[in-house]
Amino acid sequence: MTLKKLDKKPEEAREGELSLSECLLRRPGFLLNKSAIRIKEAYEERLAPLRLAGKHFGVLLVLEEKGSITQHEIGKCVYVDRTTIVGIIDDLEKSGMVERKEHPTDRRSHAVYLTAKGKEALAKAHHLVSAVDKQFFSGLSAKEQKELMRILRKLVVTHYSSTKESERGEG
Amino acid sequence: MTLKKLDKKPEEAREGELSLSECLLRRPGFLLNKSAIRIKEAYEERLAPLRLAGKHFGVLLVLEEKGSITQHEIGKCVYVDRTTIVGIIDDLEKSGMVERKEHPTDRRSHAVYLTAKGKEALAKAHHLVSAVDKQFFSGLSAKEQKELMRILRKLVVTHYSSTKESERGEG
DNA sequence: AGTGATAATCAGTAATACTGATTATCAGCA
DNA sequence: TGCTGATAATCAGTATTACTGATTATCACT
Repeated sequence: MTLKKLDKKPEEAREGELSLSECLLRRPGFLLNKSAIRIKEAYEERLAPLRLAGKHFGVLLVLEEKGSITQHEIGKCVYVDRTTIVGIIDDLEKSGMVERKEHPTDRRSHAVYLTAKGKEALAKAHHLVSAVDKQFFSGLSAKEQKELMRILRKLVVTHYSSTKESERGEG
Repeated sequence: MTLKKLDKKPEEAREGELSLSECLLRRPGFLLNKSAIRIKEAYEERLAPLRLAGKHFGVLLVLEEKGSITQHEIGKCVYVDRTTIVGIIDDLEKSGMVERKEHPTDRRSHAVYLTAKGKEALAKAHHLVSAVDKQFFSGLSAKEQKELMRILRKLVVTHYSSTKESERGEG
């Protein structure tokens, strides 16, 4: 309907209303996509001083949790393609945060370890992402934040637990 | 948590537990990212027969809601870059679902219209995406689905309503 | 008329992750 | 013991996606 478009006056305030259209706010795909993009941007902005992107942080997290594991296992944890993991580990190794070592029982595999530098960066990163989370969810009540996390978790668990490897997306 | 696949021993059952690591399930960025990817995959799989990707559907939706608007306005609605909109409209025009016409009052702008074919496809698409939504959320209770949508919507509104144009992400 | 801003477009670029092939290794079996 | 199929890591090439910056036409204001 509206073809008046964008003039210049106080319309600009109303432009906000035009921007978020009702039809899209009802679409789960739109909401998930846009919130995922926004939080990712926030993470990467804050993690940039540590030379970490979101994908690197995720890998560091699972290494912290599980200790030394193979690249293949990392890929399964973060649901990232085998070939993509290579690049992520390359990045982290270049910046000295992880090391590839010999696997004790399988010479095909690499055992990936967190270095002292990696642990240090991870400690800082934990603080930074916590701050991002807090800010990102600041428009929600504590109860809403909890509910959102609970429901999203349930959603992800159901969609990723019974998955065949071949069906995986990116990371 | 069963990622059984690979080998055969009972170890492999435990490997499933390894897959969805607790540390990631606590991360809002991970949860949002993975659920966004999954639902996008589902949409695109279902919409493929109509020759529509998610980005096309979003544009058709706002055209349906707002009638003929300019490409610039479409971009603001779906939060997609001006140059990216060109390509999306190109696609839709090639497949005959929209038309670029002269703008009645501004010869710089294009007034983008849904064609009959576009409306037809959109009607089908509505059904398909509804089915996807239903399936995607089938692991949640009705109440949880509603809560999730409500909270996500609140989140997106707060993060996108006061946004300067320059800060936009993709689509 | 002149100046700055805007709408659409295009070319080039960068980031991302995938497919398929390759090498080295492992595990099972004859 | 040696063969065969599967697996881990890797690389090259490709596809997708969206961005930056420049360009052209047009508009709005003075």
